[in-house]
Amino acid sequence: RLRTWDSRSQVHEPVDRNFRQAFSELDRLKDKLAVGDAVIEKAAYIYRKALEKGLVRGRSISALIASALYAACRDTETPRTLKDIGQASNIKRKDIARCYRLLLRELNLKMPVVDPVKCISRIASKAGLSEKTKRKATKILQTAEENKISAGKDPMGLAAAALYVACVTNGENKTQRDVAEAAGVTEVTIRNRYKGLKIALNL
Amino acid sequence: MPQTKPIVSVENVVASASVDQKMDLNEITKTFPDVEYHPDQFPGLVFRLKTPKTATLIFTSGKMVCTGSKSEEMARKAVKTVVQKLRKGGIKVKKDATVQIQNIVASINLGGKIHLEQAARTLPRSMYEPEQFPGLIHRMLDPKTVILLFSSGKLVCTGAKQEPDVYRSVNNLHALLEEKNLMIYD
DNA sequence: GCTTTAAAAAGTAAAGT
DNA sequence: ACTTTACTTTTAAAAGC
Repeated sequence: RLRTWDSRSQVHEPVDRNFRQAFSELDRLKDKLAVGDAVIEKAAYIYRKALEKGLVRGRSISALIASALYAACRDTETPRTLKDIGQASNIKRKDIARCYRLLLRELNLKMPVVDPVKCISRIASKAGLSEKTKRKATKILQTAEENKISAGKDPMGLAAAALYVACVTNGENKTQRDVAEAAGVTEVTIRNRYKGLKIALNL
Repeated sequence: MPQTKPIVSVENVVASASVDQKMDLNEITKTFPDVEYHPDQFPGLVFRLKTPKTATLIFTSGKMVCTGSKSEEMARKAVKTVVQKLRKGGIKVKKDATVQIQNIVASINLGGKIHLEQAARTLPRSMYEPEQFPGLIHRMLDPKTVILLFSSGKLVCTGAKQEPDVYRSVNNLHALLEEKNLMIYD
């Protein structure tokens, strides 16, 4: 898979040494975050662009790799949060967010706005929810989504609330705490999003 | 023509100043017991005024930074008041301070909701990351300011060096939002 | 890059009642 | 559950690490 980049490593330049470190780090993160090869290759591509622009000078290479991976997730609409990347890479969320903004500005990257619907599967599998509930939650988000209740809200909080509502309607016994934990948000957030969802859906 | 008239209110003004002489911060600390000065933590001394409610940082170089004012004039007045208090406290200050406005922060209400998602796609130099912050961050080139846009139709404009720039920024953005049909009026 | 100051916007979080 | 406090973002200057 990373053949394209590995072939360049045959030439022993400092840049290639840097690439090797980046690739091994990305491979390690790939397993921890369970993302596909396409995401890793995109992250490697973004990282290479950052190297070419000289964005690594005086900066943490690890933080740049982690943020390149976050950018790749965003670009491919792979639902991974800054928190996820932070835990997998042992780099503070704030540092990854700062590097990510740097990548957006310096490389002129345009990312799609996170779609809460794309977050449903990940939360559902972590919480062990049924396919039926996932489908219901998707419908809920599409209906409410998004006339406007989603603007400014954390996509994971919206998806978690939709899944919780779907559980209740489908009689799947899952607590707010279960869903909140799987989504990485608090129960309070689920309750708050639930209020808006209830109004938007006339529940 | 904008459909509504934005309500603008200046919330904070940051000004730099200088009395062009070295200052003994330890001496100020002795005569003004409620100032904060922790040189190991930060080189500036914090001198707070109750009226206007401001905080002025004083450095050994005689340079200062005044924050918290609600207007350009209030910031200049605050600096004068600080120098006046220092003199009354026995600290020798030969010249009056020269003041420069460095930043003006204002909150604005456009009077209609903003379609943030669409704005994120159509506004240049903007970033919208709801996972990190609920507002869309837009960098305006002229005037050079940064505006935070919220779906409620409220804004925060920062980076302006004079009040007219705040109004110009808001009017530019408001016209742009209407032009691109990103405003939702009741 | 960090440290300190102030302020608004709206969302999220944590702690205490 | 509710309230309070606090942190996220943006901006600018100051002196020094």
